[in-house]
Amino acid sequence: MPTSKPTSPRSEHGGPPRRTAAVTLEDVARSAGVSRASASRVVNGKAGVDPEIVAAVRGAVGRLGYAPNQAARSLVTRRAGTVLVVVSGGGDDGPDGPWGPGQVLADPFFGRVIGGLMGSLQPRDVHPVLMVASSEVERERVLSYLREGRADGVLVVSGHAGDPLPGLLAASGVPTVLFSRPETPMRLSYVDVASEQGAALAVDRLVGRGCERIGIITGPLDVPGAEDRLAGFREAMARHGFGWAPVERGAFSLPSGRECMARLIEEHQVDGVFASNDYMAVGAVHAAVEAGLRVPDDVAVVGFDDAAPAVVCRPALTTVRQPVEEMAAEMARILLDLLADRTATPRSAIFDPVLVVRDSA
Amino acid sequence: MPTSKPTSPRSEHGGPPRRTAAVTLEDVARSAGVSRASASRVVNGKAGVDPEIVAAVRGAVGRLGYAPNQAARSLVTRRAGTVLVVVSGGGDDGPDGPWGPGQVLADPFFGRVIGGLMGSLQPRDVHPVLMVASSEVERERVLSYLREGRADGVLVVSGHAGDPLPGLLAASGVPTVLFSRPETPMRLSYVDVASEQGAALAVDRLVGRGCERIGIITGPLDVPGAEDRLAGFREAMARHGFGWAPVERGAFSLPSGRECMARLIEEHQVDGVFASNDYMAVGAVHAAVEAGLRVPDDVAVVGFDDAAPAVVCRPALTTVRQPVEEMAAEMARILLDLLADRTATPRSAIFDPVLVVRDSA
DNA sequence: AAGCGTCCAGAGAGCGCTCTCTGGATCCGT
DNA sequence: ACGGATCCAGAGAGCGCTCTCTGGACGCTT
Repeated sequence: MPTSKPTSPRSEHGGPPRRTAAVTLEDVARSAGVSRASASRVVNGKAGVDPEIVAAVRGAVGRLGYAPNQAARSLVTRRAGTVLVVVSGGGDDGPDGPWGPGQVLADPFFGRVIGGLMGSLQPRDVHPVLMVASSEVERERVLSYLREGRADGVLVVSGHAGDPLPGLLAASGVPTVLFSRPETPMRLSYVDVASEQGAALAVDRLVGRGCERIGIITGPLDVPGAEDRLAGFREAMARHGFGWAPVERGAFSLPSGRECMARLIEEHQVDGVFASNDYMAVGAVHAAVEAGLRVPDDVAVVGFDDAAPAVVCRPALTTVRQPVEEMAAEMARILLDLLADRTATPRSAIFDPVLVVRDSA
Repeated sequence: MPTSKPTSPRSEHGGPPRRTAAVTLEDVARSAGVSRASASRVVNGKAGVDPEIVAAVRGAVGRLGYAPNQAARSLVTRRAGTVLVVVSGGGDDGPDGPWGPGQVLADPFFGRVIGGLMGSLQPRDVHPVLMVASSEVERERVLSYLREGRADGVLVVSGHAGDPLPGLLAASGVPTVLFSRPETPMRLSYVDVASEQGAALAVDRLVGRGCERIGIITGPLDVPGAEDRLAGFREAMARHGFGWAPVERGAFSLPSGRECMARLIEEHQVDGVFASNDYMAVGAVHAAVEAGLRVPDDVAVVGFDDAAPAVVCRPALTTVRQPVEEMAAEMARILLDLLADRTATPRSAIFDPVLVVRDSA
């Protein structure tokens, strides 16, 4: 009897703290009259175990209410069974800056991503741990977390020009998937929407309904997506015979959309506008109304994202929708594959955007 | 030499998998020329260690790039260093049902809660693991997760009438904090907003600007918050000398708000309305506009929540704001306290709502 | 019938860490 | 100067699990 253990291992210590009489695999094995190894095999659903033993162990598990201790399991399998979901702001622009975590989190977009991730993760019993990384210390926290083996991989959700995180992750060799293509090419998987194609959808709609003076309100051009939308817009315009179009640069916010639109109306008498996201599109609608213009009759507006404001806005926004949930789901699937086969090469997926026609165009 | 170890413990196995030559505490101790116990003491910042040893260990840690293995640590400390954040829908009404996780997650409210939680959690190095629990299996997953020791406590975010989760958690004895009071009183901590008081704020505003025919659009009355808002509304109305007021029951959605408002206008010629959330308030504004009424001149509308639509809506919504971020932050703090002292009794915090005056009332 | 391969249950060695316990050194009081 | 209290570093015992390895039982081939 080497590992001798008191006969009544879970007796009262008299101590007030915890020790809620945790049931261990040892207990299960004893109760089932088999070895710990066999009990482990059954619990983990390994093949090649005598049906009688399986039944005995299953019975003991149920009877005792056994739940395997994840820490002990992780210690030997070297798997945490969790992945990090990092909401990554850019530099240290503070929690409420334009790209700070406060903003990103409050955006319904974030929730849709989470929802999509959960769809793929939860059934596989892998769970997302949330972390925000806008500052240097926070990024360091992410890296530590990973080094401590507390998560098996990373999903980077937001991301903003100049974000050093993707580079750090690529360097560290941790399985990583990004939402949206990294600015500088790197050996990392990602999912993205075909932004150019989305912009083309918007232009086609605008041209299709007879607009002849079409402008664009872009986002900050250091954001890869914004740049792609502008490029797609220009290309589509050229295809329709418009060699030039007025461009106003906004900041992805409602007020900036309004200001840009005011200029577009005054200086270029636009009758159609593509805004690179819905917040700016709503701002554009407001500006049009303030200028005494009817939407969509005098000026049509197409947004991008199909965010919550699109539906709330009056007139409801015609917009380009990115299939965020599906993209997130795929993102998680890619990571899961990467985790299953560490030698796999990065894989990416580009999704087609869809034009959602409502009232503004 | 009992636990003899090969001189070169991390030699190649020839196997292609992992084993990235993880640095262990043992390595640190050896490199610093001290015992593993001392190294541990330094790493964990325990007092009473020779400064010379501290320096030696710190040096070794830096030199080797040591990061403690969380699984091993958890195994003995019985702490996961994570908490579960459960987005709990009600019954099995499907992912896209009115209270399904899809809806809850896409609501910016969710992101604000997460943001608030992170604010308290992240600095203490406790990390939130997200889980959705609308169905029986999902609730079981939550309980398993806890039993497996993968999280130290739970924060329940959404919650809906008849949700069995709070009861299950209370029964299991896991440290738990709810966002919003449980329907049936139970030994659980929670944070909530003073809903009655919020409703009173709305009524006061409406009465203050001269409304004389005031109605309310409530949410589903099995949601505690909705009921409280109705009660607060009635009380405040009575205080202002209105013995009766028309009540329409919505579903917390934009269309339902619109329908309720249409009835309120047609049947009661209201000139002021309090909607129990902003989505319904926006719907109400739409209905008013459709009925040819001006907001706020012909009919004033006050919402509740100060959600994103409130700002986007035209006219911008006057609404009652719950300090979601602070509530969430406090929620996390309460849980942290509970974790630190398991014998502590449940503690709750009620927050004062604030009237945010914009254009609709 | 002997020899060999196959299958499967049990034994036991850790995974990396924390923490109690031991014992040597130092410091105090008398 | 000596006994006792105090302090602190090291030794070692696990925490609960997985997984390799061992060896017995069985079935097949020759």
